[in-house]
Amino acid sequence: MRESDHSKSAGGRLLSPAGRANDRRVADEDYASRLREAITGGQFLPNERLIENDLAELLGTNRANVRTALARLEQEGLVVRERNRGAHVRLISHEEAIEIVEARAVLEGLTARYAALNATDEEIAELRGIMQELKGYYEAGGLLQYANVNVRLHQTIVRMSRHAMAAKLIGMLKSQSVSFQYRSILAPGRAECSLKEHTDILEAIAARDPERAEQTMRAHLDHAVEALCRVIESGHGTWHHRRTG
Amino acid sequence: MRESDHSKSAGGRLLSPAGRANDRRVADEDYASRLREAITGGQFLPNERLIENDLAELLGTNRANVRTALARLEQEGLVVRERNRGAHVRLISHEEAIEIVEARAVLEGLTARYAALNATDEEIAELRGIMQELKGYYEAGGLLQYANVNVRLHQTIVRMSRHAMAAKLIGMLKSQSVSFQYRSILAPGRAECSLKEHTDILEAIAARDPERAEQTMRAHLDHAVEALCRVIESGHGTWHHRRTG
DNA sequence: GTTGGCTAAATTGTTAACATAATAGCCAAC
DNA sequence: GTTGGCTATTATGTTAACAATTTAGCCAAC
Repeated sequence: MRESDHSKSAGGRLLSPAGRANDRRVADEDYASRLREAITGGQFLPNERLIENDLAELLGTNRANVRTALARLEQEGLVVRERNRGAHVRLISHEEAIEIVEARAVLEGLTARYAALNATDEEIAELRGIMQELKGYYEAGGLLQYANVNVRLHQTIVRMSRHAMAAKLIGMLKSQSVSFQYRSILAPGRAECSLKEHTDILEAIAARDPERAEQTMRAHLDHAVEALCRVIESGHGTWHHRRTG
Repeated sequence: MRESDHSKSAGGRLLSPAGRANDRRVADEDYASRLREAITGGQFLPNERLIENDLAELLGTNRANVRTALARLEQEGLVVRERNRGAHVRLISHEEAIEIVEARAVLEGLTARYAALNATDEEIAELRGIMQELKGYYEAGGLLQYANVNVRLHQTIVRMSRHAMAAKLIGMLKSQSVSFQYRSILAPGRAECSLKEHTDILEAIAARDPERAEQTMRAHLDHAVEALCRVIESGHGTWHHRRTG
């Protein structure tokens, strides 16, 4: 018998059933995406078993496609599979969470550099707009919205860099989203610090100064690493090592 | 009819048929590895079509496993798949090659930093040994062996860092091996410069100076980027845009 | 009460067959 | 000689069935 039934509790259908009809991409890429979002979005709990039949029904497809999707997600490190024992959601350890943010630090430093080199005036204006939003939520004390806009800001800079490889690698890290398990932005004083750092980054990019853009971005994420470490030490990591199947 | 028959010309069986019997990992990971090595090793030409049936026979398995293996490799960016049109080996563009080395630069900078922090005395001795080898091949003019030892040196530093995430990301980049398509080490003067830079890196790590280790590693790979750019501009990229299926 | 093995259920692994789409070859018309 | 459409072939997409393995439940023996 199954150890838990959360996949059922996730309910009904998962995201859009198909949408795109005649896309050139293969279908299982789409299935993988939907599964990825379901997992990172918290539809499945860490360590929860992923039964191929259930997933096939949930995604509205067959086991073969689920299988290839799971292979992709295992490649990404989002799920683990063992021979004859199936797949389960991977639990991100504390050490790994730190490493993820560290890797983000250097990669996003690279994108900040290229954003400073490649950004158009319109894009910089867009960035300023997002920055204003961020400031607004900070002053209003809406930390959860702050976190969301924060993500969008970083994504925008990555897009502005036009560095496909860095974008891809960062995307893989994002999928193993740490911010879902650890809410380090909630740490006292972190938001204020974060806001100032973002201002510095924006200024460097607007000034088309690649060197400073990279440095400020790295500094920002290095501080994020430190904040994460404090959260971990204080033991506030969300459901970590609590439910170990 | 098939457009080319190189998969047959690759001949017989591909690497070890199985080897490990009761491994905990799922089998298709192994198939993916063997395919990966075959592609990066040059068994298949860039842009060559990969027919599922042929691969299944070649790997000694069924189409389902080949399919999941291909999904993995597509995830890695080593092959491309289009709906109803199958998979083919991905050709690495000039821009992408540069981006790969740039990403390596920042990620290996990170590993150099942690290598300086975490390396044992034995490992530093090992590094010195590799360095001696490198010097030997340089003085003897064996540039191909130099390139091989060069790879080993970098791998060793990555291992010494104990940074699993950086290692994983770098591994993905390595699989899209640029050095196979472009032999930038053959560029005039590059080897000499490379040798000195490696010495700097080693000294920084041996001195347990993380800051300098990162800087020297980045400088080294930034120079590698420049060398690659020169090779590309001079049009010496190996079989690039020559045979486009 | 715990340990041991045995049986049944559940889940994954593998294979084959069929359906569908793309490609190549061919023939006729201009 | 070239273009256009038709047909046969090839390769992929999908599904189902069966085999092998693990897991859970159960009963008896100590």
